This record gives sequence, C-alpha cells and structure tokens, in this order.
Amino acid sequence: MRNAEIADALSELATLYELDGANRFRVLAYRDAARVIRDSPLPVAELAREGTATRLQGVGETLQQKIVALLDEGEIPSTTKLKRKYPATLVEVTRIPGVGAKTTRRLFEELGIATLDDLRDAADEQRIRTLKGLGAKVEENVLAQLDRLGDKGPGPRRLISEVLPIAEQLAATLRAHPASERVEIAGSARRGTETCKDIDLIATAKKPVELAAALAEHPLAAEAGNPGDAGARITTHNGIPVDLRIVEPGAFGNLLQHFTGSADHNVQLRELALKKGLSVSEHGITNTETGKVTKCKTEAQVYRRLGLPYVEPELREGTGEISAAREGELPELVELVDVRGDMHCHTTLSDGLNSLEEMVAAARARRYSYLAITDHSASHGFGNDVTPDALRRRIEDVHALDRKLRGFKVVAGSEVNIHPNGSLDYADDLLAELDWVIASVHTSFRISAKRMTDRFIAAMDHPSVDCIGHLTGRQILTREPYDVEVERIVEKALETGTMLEINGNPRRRDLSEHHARLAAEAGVRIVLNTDAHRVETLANMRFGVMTARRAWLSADQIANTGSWRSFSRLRKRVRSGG
DNA sequence: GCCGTTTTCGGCCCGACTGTTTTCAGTCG
Repeated sequence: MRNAEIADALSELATLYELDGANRFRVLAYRDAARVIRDSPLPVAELAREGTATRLQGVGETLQQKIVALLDEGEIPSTTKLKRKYPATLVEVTRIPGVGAKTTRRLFEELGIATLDDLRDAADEQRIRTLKGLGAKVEENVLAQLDRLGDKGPGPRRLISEVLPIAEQLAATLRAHPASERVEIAGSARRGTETCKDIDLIATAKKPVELAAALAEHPLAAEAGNPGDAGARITTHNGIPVDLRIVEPGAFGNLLQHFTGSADHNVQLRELALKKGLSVSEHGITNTETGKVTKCKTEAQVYRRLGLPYVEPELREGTGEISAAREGELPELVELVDVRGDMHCHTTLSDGLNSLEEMVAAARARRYSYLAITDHSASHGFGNDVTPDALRRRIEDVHALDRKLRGFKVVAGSEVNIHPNGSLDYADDLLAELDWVIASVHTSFRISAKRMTDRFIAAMDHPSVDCIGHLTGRQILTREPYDVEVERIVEKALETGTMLEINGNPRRRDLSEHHARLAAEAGVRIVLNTDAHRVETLANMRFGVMTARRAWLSADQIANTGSWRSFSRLRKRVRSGG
C-alpha cells in the first residue's frame, strides 16, 4: 500500500474523530501523521510491518498499530466503527469551506444531512437557518461553495511555473510604482513548492492606498476587492487569487516571515519561542513576562530575536530546519548561479523544437560551460526514431561543433529507454561511443515495484549508463509516480557510481525533494537537468534548483556545479576525449 | 495521540474573520 493511501486513511479517520467530538489534539496528531507519511520517501507500510514506522516524527505506537491493521484488514477498525455512527459522506461535507466538523455534525443530527446533495437541498429550502446560530448567510455560502465545487473543485492548485511569473510581474509593477518602498513575494511561491494555490505579496509604502489601488487596477486583475491602506485583494483573469498586504516598515520582517510560512514551520517556531518566553505573531515578538513587543524590519531580525540564524524560505517546511538552525547545522544551499551546465536536453533530431546549434547557443547565452545533447533513443514514439546510424552521425556532428568552440564543451549523449526487462535501446558498442548516457523509463509503467526497481538496477549495472532520468515518471497534478523502491535505487546508485537526476521540468521535479534529500544524504551524486525540448525551457533550471534547495542540497552535492573537467571526473566511466 | 536541553505527565501557535451574537464559537490560513 502506498504512503498516499495510508495518509488518506488516517486523514479520513481524523475527520471521523473530529465529527465524534474527540480531543482536538488527537485529531491534530492524526492529521500531522498523515502529512508526514504522505511526504516520506520511505515505504511506510513496510516500516510499520517491521515496527520502525515510529521513527517518523509524529507516528507513535498507536498509529503504527493502526497502520498494520489497515494493511491486514483493508480498513482501520476505529474507522469501521465510526462509520456506523457517521456516514462516510459526512467527510465530504466537512470539506465545504466554512463548514467544519462541528457544523457538519449538527446538520447531520438535527437535520439528517448526510451528503452534499442533502446539504444543497437544505440550503435551497432554507432549512439550515432553523438551527440556532446558523442563518441565511450560511445558506448563501453553502450554495456558492457547492456551485464552485461543481465547476472545478475547491481552489485548484497550479504548477509554480504558472503562478510564479505572474507573482513576479505583479511585484515588479508594484516596485516600480512611486508609492512603494519594499515589495516581496511571500507564501508557497517564495518557498518554491511544486504547486501554489494563490499569491501573497507583502509591501511597505509611502502611500499605502495608492499602492493598493495600483494592484486593483492592474491589467491582470479580473476582479478586485476594495483597496485600502492595509492592502488589496484581486483575482487574475486566469483565476489566481492575489493578496497584497501593506505594513509599516518597522514590522515588515514579521509580516513577511508570517506569510511565507509554512504553517508547520511557523507552529514549530512559535513553540520554540514560547520556551524562551516569547510569543510570535505577524505583528511582532512579545515578551510574555513584560508584554514588551519587538518589531523587526527584516526576517533575519525575527530569527535572531529567537536565537536562530536566518532560515532560507525553501527550508521552512517543519522538516528539521529549526533544530538544525539551533545546532548551527543549516546547509549552505545551492543557487542558480552555481550551475555550470545542463546534462539533459533534446533537439529536432528526436522531439525537440530547436537544432543542436540553437540549443548550444542558448546554453552559452546562459553562461554555461557545457551542454549535453541527449535526444531520445525513441524506440517508442518520441518524434523521429533516432536510428543507430542517425546517432552515429549526431555524435560526429557534436564532436565537430565542440572542436570549433573555445571554452565550451558540447557533450554527445542520449536519453536511452530502459526496456521492461532492464535492457537498453542501443547496442553496447554504440552506447560506449557516447560521452554521456541517461537511462529513463518511458513505457510499461504499470509493473510491480519490484520489477520496476529491478529494471532500473539492471540499467545502473550497465557500464555506459551515467545517470538515471526522472526516476518516478510522475507528472505533478496529472500522473502518479510509478512504483519504485527508492531505497534500493539509492543503494545501487552508490554502489555503481550512477548519478540521479533532478529533472527541472516544473511538471516533473523528479527526483522529488524528498527523494533527492534521501539520495544525497546517502552520498549519491545529483545532477540538475532541465530536459529542455526548446531553447526557452533551458530556463527551467530554476525549478530544479528549487527542488534541490528544498532537499537541503549544497553545491558540492551536485555534480554540474563544477567545471566540465571536474564533472567529468565524477562520472563512473572515464571516457576518451573527455 | 504525540512527545521531552525546563516534562514519561501535562502540555500541545496565533490571530483574523465571519456570522451570529450581546461576548463568542467555529473556521481558516
């Protein structure tokens, strides 16, 4: 059973407990555990069977037993029991924004509302207002939320590549406005998460109302609330909610820190603060003894006041960064400027849109020192089928171009399919002629985790394979990762000296930050690649760097932050002419 | 239900907003 399914089961049970009026900290414990399990790079089902799932922060003996029961019986016994009391459909009702567990339970017990359809009928017939404490506004909200849900589901998350450029454009406009002083992007976009649901902007301004009005009148705004001196709220034409908050300069650091989050990071930070007699909020840091409030101009001051060094936004996920900060063990994170080359891109030879020469020129314009050309082996329908002869001619072309260039290395490579049996798409002698080989899976996704893992392991055992491409094949928001035993992959990568790629395509981000952290901690060499299919998408390197930073990686853990010479030395096979 | 450089028991973040209330509970981020 996948981590996501275990997490869903615990999360459902949390809601059932909540409906039942359980201690709210117990409910919180189930939700926390669900999140930790969902994000774990390890197979939690196996850990629970071995009795070692308790090493996950937030999972104790009780939850471990419930996971084992879930595996054995298909459902947690407490869930089965509670479902006799509350229909499972009530869990859906609690997902309506504005309707929580308490309200749902009353609607069920006093009006017999069990499903979303029941809820709509009751709101239509104005029966909700007959309950004490609930009125016409609640009915109005319920109907509005149900309509919205019918359209597209609740507040869709979007890829950061869709959201961040809009955030940057809005921030740039506001910065250029004469009324503005400081404008920063906050929220998940600043932390570099895979998806975002909205945009948070934090600003200080000489004339706050004018700056707020500038956002409300921005051409990207389809709807705007009333701009005031505290800020403004708009929705863009493509439906992204944007919140601008304007604050006095003296508390800019507090507000930026608060709205950058994450929620988990902030909770842990406040817990730490309380132990030091300090209470943290977006307005400042209060000494709980004296009541004295300290306001901070910068985030660094916020952290300093709590006795911590500055914590980079990408690390603020509540996954150990606060204790690392206390110990002075925060990593020095890799930056985009550290990246010296891109080892995965495509051209018109397979399914790319630009020529070899165009891709090289674009890489040089990015001030890289090297670029690997890695068209698909294409036995399975990626654009043109790159035959062995075509690949041989390509190798010659690449080498000829490389000889012409000074201070830049063009690398003759290929992204070779791994067949279901673990064999590769080209003959060994041809693979040996290549300077760089990425092995990837593009077909037969639905095989067992064991067979998929064996497939990768066979490829890593091949002497010509330098790197594994987009390990799990996931496409964020649209395709689940395929089942693969990441621990075994990591072990084999270490043993054979095979590198693992972080694919920077914003749809992939694969390795995920969780897998990348696991692999790098084990000592596997990581490569940041874009898998670009046109010159523009070489710029996706920024998303790869975001994943690397969220995986706590420093430049020295990433192979392509060094010169071509040093990169070359890190490959498992020493090649001629390298 | 989890967890421990102030605790193996007694804690477990903070504030804003909303709708319905005359002081607050529920919900949310």
